[in-house]
Amino acid sequence: MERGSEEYKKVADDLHAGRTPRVKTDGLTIAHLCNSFLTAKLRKKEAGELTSRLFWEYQEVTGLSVGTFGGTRLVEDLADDFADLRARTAEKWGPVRLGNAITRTKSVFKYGYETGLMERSTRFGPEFKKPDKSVLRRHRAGRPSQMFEPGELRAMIDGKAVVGRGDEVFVRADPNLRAMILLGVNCGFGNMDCAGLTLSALDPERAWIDFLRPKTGIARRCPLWPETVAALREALSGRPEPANEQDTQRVLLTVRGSAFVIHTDTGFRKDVIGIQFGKLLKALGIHRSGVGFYALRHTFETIGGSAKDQVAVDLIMGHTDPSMAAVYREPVDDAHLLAVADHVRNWLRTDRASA
DNA sequence: ATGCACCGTGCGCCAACGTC
DNA sequence: GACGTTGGCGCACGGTGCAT
Repeated sequence: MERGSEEYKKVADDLHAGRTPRVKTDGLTIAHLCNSFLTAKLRKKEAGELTSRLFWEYQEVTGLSVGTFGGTRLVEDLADDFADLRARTAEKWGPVRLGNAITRTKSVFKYGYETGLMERSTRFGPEFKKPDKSVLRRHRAGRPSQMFEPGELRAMIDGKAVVGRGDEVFVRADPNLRAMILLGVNCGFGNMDCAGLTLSALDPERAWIDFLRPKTGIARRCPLWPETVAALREALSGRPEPANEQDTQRVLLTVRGSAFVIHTDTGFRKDVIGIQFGKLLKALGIHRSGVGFYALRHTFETIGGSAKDQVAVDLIMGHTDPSMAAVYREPVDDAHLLAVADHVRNWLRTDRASA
């Protein structure tokens, strides 16, 4: 196992010069492994194959490894240290983030083996695993329900008189936000979907939205309720001039003519929809911590699913169906999609005894 | 002219979801 | 399961427009 000092120097020189060592060695340090991994990911990021946000997370987990193991520690020497790393991570974060960190850390060491920086794959030990499904389930059960009630949705869409400081104020979403809320509960649109809706995907005459998701190429089709069409028309009539050339196709723009959701190259995401939606919920007195715009999508999925036509729900939501059945299935008839949309609308518009 | 509330923007960090 | 993407939320800063 003795390493020739000559070989070691060659590796050190390579590292110093920012090169990947030409000599395979079992003397790889944690710091070198992490640096090499991050360099590779940085290249992917610069090629546009990786979001800067994910890169930022990789930086974070490699930082945890270096901090826990020590940068000069040899990868080869690691034994039950991963249990320590897990324990330290669990102190910092909840089960979901802990699970993410474990997955990403494993991918760092897997990278080391696959690139030949390491001779052997790493033994992480029996404890270095993601939290059990049951732990995650219990964690999720402790979170607030990601659903809105019909009365809450009607308040957002139709407006509601709220008693403020002595006087009554009528609170209602503005046309843009109203259109987005309706897209959320009518079509299962999320923040990104609303911000990215293009003029070509929207057919107000036919009252349909029809497009291919840019990422997956999955077709997404959705029949629009009359109130959704009305809100979209209103938003279009007040649509500001797009501030940037790349936003000319967007249906919905902020008052300053920019997109509602923007990603910067530093991994930061600006989400005006989430901000405005949160303000509306507070003004209506129905704000619950942890329940935001995305809960509209949950609501559509849940209520739409109760129409017992999951295939139609999936098509409206833009989900892919991984099963083989999808390969053989004929295109979904519009009538099925209309049935789901009507089902959700009836639920929303029908007063129940408790409401 | 000055003060200030409001709102958009920039960002960090936690959490969860989606695809292969 | 591995790998990748998106949502939620809180905080700080700075421009804008309105009241004083």
